[in-house]
Amino acid sequence: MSDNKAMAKLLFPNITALPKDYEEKYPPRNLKEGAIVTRFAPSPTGFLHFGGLFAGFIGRTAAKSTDGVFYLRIEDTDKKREVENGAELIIKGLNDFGIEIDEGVVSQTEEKGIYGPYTQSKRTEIYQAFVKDLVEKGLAYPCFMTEDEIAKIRQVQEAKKELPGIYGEYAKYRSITVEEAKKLISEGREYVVRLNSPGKVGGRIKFKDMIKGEIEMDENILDVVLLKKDGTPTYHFAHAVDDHLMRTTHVIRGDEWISSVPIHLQLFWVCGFKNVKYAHISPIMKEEDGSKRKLSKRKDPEAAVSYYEEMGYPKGAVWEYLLTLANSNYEEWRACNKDASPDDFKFSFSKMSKAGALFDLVKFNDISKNYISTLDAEEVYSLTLDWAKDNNQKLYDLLSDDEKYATSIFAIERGNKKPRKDIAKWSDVEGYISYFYNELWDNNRSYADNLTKDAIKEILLKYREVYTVDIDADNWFPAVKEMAVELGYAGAPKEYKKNPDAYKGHVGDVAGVIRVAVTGRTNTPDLYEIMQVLGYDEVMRRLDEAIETL
RNA sequence: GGCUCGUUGGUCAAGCGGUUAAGACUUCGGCCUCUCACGCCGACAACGCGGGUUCGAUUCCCGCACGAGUCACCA
Repeated sequence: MSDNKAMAKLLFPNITALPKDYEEKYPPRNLKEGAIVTRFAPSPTGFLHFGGLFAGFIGRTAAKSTDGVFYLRIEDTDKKREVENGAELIIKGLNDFGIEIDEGVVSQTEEKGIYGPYTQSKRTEIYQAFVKDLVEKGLAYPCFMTEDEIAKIRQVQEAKKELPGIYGEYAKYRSITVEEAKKLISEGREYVVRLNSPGKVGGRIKFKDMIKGEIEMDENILDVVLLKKDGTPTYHFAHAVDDHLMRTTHVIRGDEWISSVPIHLQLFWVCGFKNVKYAHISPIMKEEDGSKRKLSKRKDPEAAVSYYEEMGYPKGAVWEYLLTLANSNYEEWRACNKDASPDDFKFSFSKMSKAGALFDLVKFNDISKNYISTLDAEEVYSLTLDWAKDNNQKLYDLLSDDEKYATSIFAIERGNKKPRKDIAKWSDVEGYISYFYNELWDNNRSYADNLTKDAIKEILLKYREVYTVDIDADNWFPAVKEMAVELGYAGAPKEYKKNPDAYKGHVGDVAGVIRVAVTGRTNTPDLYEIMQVLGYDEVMRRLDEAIETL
């Protein structure tokens, strides 16, 4: 038995499976040419971050547009940073925004798909089988260095301005013998398994990133850790094994990973895996004090996807925004294809921004308003109701109490060619519709100050006579106009402007008084429609109340 | 500090050797109009700096500056 084989046996006495067994168990996928197999592979360290949502969305979109596969893998190899129900939080975040997975982790206890397990903590034996194989080939070795030793080496390296890390002369245990290893293990010494890096100083590697283009860097010469002392793999090694075995074609991840691509490429090489394609996406930035920085979990409420859920941004609007961030030609496409599904848009990696884009809440609001304006009243009603159920009990009760009434409110000036764009998110709704509900309206009426109380009273009294149960849309405004003229107001603003001294005001002032009396506001959507929704009796009641409280 | 990537109006961005340097958001005018909103029209506003290459550089090359990322038994 060769030394390497003996070492492998010493380190992994219980691992019997061979890499080829796994190769057979997880065969190449049978997909059509060009199909993208990709994944979202978060570490369950807390809530889903907007950047994560973005990455997941890109993955889903890329897979969907090529009839590929999008799966969710949970990278829980670091138990120290893990949050109790981290996986659940991620799954919920994805679900809330309609990002569906084809396979992978679907709940704390369930997975779907035949390339699993999709949770790294359940794959320990697989990683060990591959490491064992590397040890047999002399490409990996146990390293017994303590943290103190490593820290010292680092200090020396820093003093000498050398590349920090374990390599070359610093790789003390690179050629450790089986006997030595056996002895140290029997003494209870802990060890990690490191790669015996075949990299050469001065070597360069090149690769083509789907987003960033050609990138060239130094080859990896570090004996990176493959297996930590507890036997779990490092990110680097797990990435290589998992993405190979799960037959991933494209790795989409944040661009903070670019600098470790040399390690990854080397790992794929020593393991004999076919390379995956990389798409490194730029982080979403936030402006602060005139400078850019990464959107931060701690400082920015909008970094957590739950923020959008709580504020009531519809997921369709979030998709629109994500897509405009992803491919800038999306907006143009959308303008030309108003009714098309976002999935019909041809997504491309190369059109993604190489630099980090600032998250722009103002722009997002605009996109959301546009999106909501395309919804019909029933949709607005049900989406608002869904949101209110968890976030605004009072509104929920009111809306669900009379669906027909609520829907008719949302129907005001909706569905025509130039729909209103008052609502950017469901939390705007209460303010928008408050005067339709006496429970929400404070009965406060503040009139424009260009008319006297008497003039206001005169208008209101007169209007009580003009407004009838059966007056229709075509006759209503002419009637108001006629009444205005009778009371000494100009029938049109232009007339008034030409000769302001001849009138008390114009029809707009008259309508304004009615508007305030009925709604408490100086600005509202179409008054006639509002009164139709409120109903004749309620309008009269409010007029009377307005007169009394003058 | 080493390595890597990036830098077009306030923001997001087209552009890929010759353009009046698109478009969207914001802001500000105007029109429409019973108010508001929508819509329409218009305005403001940009190629980080310095060298090359070229007949000609926003575009290609080299410096510099600035910004970002990374250099763990974290992902």
